Amino acid sequence: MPNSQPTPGTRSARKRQAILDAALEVFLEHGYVGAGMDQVAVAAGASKVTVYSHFTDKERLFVAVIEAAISEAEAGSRALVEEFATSVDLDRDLSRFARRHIALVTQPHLVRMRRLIVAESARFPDLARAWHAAGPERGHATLAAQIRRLSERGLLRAPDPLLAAQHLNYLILSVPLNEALFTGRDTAFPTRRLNRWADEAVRVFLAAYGA
Amino acid sequence: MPNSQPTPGTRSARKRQAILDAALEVFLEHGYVGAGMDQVAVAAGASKVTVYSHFTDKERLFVAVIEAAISEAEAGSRALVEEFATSVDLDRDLSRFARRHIALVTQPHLVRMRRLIVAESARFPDLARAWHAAGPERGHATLAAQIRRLSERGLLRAPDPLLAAQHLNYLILSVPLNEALFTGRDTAFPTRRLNRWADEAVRVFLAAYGA
Amino acid sequence: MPNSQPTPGTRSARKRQAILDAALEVFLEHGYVGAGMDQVAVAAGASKVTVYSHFTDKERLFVAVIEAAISEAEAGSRALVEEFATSVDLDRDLSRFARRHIALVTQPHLVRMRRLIVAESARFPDLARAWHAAGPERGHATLAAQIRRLSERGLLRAPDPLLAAQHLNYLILSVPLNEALFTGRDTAFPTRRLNRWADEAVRVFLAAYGA
Amino acid sequence: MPNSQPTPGTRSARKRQAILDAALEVFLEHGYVGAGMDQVAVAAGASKVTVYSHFTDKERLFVAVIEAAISEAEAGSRALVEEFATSVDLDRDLSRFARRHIALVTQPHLVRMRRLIVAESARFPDLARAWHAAGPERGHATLAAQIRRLSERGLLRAPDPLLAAQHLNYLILSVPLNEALFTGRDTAFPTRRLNRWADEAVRVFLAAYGA
DNA sequence: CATGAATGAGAATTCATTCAT
DNA sequence: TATGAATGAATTCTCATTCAT
Repeated sequence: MPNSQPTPGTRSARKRQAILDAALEVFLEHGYVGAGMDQVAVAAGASKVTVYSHFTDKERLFVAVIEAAISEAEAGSRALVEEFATSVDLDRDLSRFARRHIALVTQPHLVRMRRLIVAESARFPDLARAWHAAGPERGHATLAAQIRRLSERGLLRAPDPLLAAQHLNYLILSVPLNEALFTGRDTAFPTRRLNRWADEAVRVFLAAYGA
Repeated sequence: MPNSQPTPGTRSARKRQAILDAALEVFLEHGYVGAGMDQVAVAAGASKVTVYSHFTDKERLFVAVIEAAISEAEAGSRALVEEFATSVDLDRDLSRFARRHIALVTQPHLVRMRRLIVAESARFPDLARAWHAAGPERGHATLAAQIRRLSERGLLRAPDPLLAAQHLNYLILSVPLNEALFTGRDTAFPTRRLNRWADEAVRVFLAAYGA
Repeated sequence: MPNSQPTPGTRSARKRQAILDAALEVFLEHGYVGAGMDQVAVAAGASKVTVYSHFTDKERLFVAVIEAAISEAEAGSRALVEEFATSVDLDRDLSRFARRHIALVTQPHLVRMRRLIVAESARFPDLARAWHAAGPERGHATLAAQIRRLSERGLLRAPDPLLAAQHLNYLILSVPLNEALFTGRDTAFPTRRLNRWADEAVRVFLAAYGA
Repeated sequence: MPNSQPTPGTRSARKRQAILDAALEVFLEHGYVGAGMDQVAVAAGASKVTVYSHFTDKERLFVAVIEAAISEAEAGSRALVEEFATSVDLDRDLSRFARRHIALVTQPHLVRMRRLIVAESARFPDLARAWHAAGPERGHATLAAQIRRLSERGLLRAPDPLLAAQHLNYLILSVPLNEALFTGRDTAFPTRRLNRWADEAVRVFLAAYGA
């Protein structure tokens, strides 16, 4: 829970959160090995001792940071898809979804997180798996459920709803996401380009899976 | 085996290559910061002095390693696509391409390289961009050229061949690649699963872009 | 339970004593350098501030702890010997003394204290000397006084009563004490073994010093 | 470079020995926790890296140091006792032995080692036990064997030769050793006092165990 | 008096890089 | 060119001690 306002809990809880925020930023910027506990402490306006008394370890600090991110990923993966199962204008609703989805996921902040997770997936395989499960996999499952219902309503023809969901998801995201991942790009894409990608993805998807 | 500056057969050139190979392995295993020059030297059966006399710097060594990988990526991105421009049985030829493509790109070795590039894309943005340009982008361009020719021959309907190429590429690769990237998985996928992904990708692609 | 400066019943005095007890335990367990003021505070159920307000310093805390131990040593060295100056059955009384003495001194708690004193005798030479003076030396002196009186009564022949006292003391203690000191042993010796050592020591002593 | 002679082995072996010597000194002076790897390196005229490349760890360095001391202790415990089994003038030979023994064992250098072992016997119980086994226990065993032979020749009456050996040993050593241990004394005792202790010990021993 | 936190320093350990042999 | 070693700095983590609340 990222906080701005003055007193979101006990003093200790506030420090803890400040440290988590700072650590996230430092880890995103320098990676696990490159990040220094000193930098984290300074960025948090805390002392190293306080950092250690809250998180014991660099490793545990990292885990805590990523686990917070996983919670967010989970929340995010749930929210966006809840809507078009009962759609009447599927074309329009899918497009709306795709545009929102791509805008959300390509946010610089999330791209950097993705980079970090990939970068450390060898050192922290469990974390990477957990993130993947809470984010993409969970998103695919939710999306697949919608697709199945639409299939049952005769609006789509998707014998393998999970694969269809993955196709849709990656049709929407792959181009900008890969570019961003490898480019080190840290600014958002212009909305026009994002919308174009979203719309074309929906077009392809419906051509293949439309009833 | 790509060779750089010195002549291939020289003792020196062979050492140089041995160092590059060893360094690649060490960097893949531990990342840039985690890799030690000592490990590299030992793995290469060389002395640190030799390593330094060949590459001056850890940074320059890394650059050399990745540049070699870029050459390979370039070669790879060229090779596979040269074939179906003149296809008569497009369905079959596309499937064959897709199966070979997915098998190639999901090789553990290449997945690890991708992880490494992503991991260091903040530290070496130029390298990451270069790799992306030589690999994916170049592949997309080559593929787009084929698609344009097929469009001209009336076998496909792709007004934006580059986007079509990207769609095809990511339809084929995204699912296994993302899974491998985030899972830290280091074994190859079973061929059956790969073929299924390839075939379904081609199906979707043709549904959307077939004439 | 020996008390120092403040009056016995005060809340403050009780805290002070709790801190001393806790500190003793922690110092015995980890040595001077290895002991942390945090551990002491926690073990005493006090806050660090309280610890510091009572003892100013880690060093002064240690001194206070050891000085308490010195008092105990002093008390101990006095108590046991008061008895056989007027003995009629010297053999029996010496044996009784020896058995009690060895059982007392080889208590794990005292062995650990001895180890601690030895360990820190370089850092706190005065303390070590003081402990030695209050314990062994004082014990020897007391014992020597008894022996002199017994010599005067014709029951012993000890021209150098102090040396005789030392001989007796170390004949009794040396074997188990050295073993315990070097073995890190932290359990008591079985009574049977202790008694055997005691009796044999007395036998040797009387053979050499008996009238 | 604390080496006097020019080339006692390979360069590496010489450094290793220099580090061992320096470490022994530093550990004796400050104890395990109090000793710094920096000090060791400086005292050895080596760099920290070299120290670490030879011994990996502070712990392992300590073990190596003490194990060297154990070897010496072993050698020492063997040498001195080999002589009086075939004695004809037992009184004189025992005295000679006792005087040499006490002079050897009370050397400041060995006293400090004893202090160190005791001090760290909680942290390194195996080492302490090993030292005790190689030194005192081994010495007692050797001595006991001599005593048994003398008993068989009718020169002594010692039904329990091991206990007799321990009695003899500690009669000789206990007084100065305990004093030195607790006093932090670092100079040798005057020979006259040592001889007196030795002779009195032999007197007591023979009174109790003489035939 | 307790709690949480800060300071300032120190210790172990590792690393890139360079030099002598 | 390989080996062993040195330099100098960085990093993680811990500690004694003090301050604010």
